[in-house]
Amino acid sequence: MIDINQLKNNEQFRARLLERAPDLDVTKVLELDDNLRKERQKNENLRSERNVGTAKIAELMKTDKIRASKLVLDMKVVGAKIELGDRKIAKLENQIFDMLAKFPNVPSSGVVMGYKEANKVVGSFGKKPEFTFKPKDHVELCTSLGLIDYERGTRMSGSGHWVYIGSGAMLEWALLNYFVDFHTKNGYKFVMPPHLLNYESGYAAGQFPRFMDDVFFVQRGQGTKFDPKAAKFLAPTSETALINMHRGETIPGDQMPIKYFGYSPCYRGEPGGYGASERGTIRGHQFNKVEMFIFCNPDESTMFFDELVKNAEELISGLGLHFNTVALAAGDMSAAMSKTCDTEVWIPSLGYKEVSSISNAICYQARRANVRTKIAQHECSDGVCRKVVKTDYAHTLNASGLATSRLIPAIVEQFQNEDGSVDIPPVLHKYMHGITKLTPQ
RNA sequence: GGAAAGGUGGCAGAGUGGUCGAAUGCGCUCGCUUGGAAAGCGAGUAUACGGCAACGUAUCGCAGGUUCAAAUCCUGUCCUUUCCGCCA
Repeated sequence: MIDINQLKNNEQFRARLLERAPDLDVTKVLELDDNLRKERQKNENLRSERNVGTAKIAELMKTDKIRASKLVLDMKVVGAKIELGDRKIAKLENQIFDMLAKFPNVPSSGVVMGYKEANKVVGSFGKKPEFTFKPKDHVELCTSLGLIDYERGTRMSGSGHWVYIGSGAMLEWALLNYFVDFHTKNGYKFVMPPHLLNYESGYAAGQFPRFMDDVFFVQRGQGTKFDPKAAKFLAPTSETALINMHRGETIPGDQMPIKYFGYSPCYRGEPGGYGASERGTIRGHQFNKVEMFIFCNPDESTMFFDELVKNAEELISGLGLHFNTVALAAGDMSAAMSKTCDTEVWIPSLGYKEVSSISNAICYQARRANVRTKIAQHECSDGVCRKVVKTDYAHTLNASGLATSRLIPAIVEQFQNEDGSVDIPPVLHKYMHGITKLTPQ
């Protein structure tokens, strides 16, 4: 949710927003907002009148019952007016909210306009492997190495599901352990959130109501009428849970930043068929992901964005994989984000595929989730300094760190040998119980 | 899952229709006192929105209702605690 005051008073803000989304009816929202302010003022005055009258009645009750009962009649009329005004206000608020909820975040400075084709590679790491033989694709490799059983996954749960088995499960677990160690060393706090989240959490994360069809709702038992506000849904990413760690809270500024990393399986509807480019584990209904999430003071989010990008890059570099970092154009970022970089790992049979998405939501998510920060400042005038505490919305950032389901394809394809074996990245050895090389079974 | 009790400011805790944005205590801030500290004394101390300000409005878990007037009465709901049941 953007700040309507910014929209109203900050021309640059408005221009930049309209550049990202030219069709927004800004005039209409501001007009509604103007009406709202007027109606509110009107009603506040009426309330004030009633408060005065009510106090008067209390006093008159003791001395002059007749005048008191006359006043009661007057106040009834005022009360009716207030009720009418309240209805008008509620209607305006809803209209404004509905419109504003669809407004995307304002792109940070430096973010280029345009769509996917305007994305720009800003970093390239490692070397693209060159094969002296015909490389196999990840589905073939994972099958021949006995890492993943696609068919049995489909049998159990339908398309978009797979089973990690044996050294495949171990490799998956090793990656997660590697991430956990990395983030812990960097001072991030480990969070294992519930997988089932309530409606309010989905709303605060900015996923509802828009993406309600993309998540899996669950309810207990059968025959109960489905009610999305009462049902729970499976987290599509632990980000959804992490933003809600501090929903509705005001965090003292000196406790910022709060750096979390969460692990959860991610459950997603992913409607539509899977093309050849998304075979295997590239896109599924359930995958594992570790997510970094930062709450910080407004002036720090730019700095932490860079930190998150660096962390994601180090994680992938650590595995020895070749990948690019790409700055997304405004049209390719999700609506809630002000700035996004993707890291795209090289999967020889497919090209570059996103494994991490790093975003700065600035105050957009925090407004929705109502997360604030209290910042103490020293304000000096005439040589006298005073401590002034200001409350402002926090900034939030998130970054995958990382999703495993595209890393395994990248690992098996980039590190494959002619004989069909695959070398395991050295950083994972300590989690692999002595396995350093995967060989066909 | 069943039963009971309860949700009030940073914390504890009073308040059962008007004098309540809310006693009192603790904590915190500033000042006095002191060589310094403690104690003592005095003043202050919730948040949001609107307004240059004076000030106004709203908020006692949440949502409705009754009333001229609700922390207080009524209904629903969520959460917490305790007891019982069931259980990985």
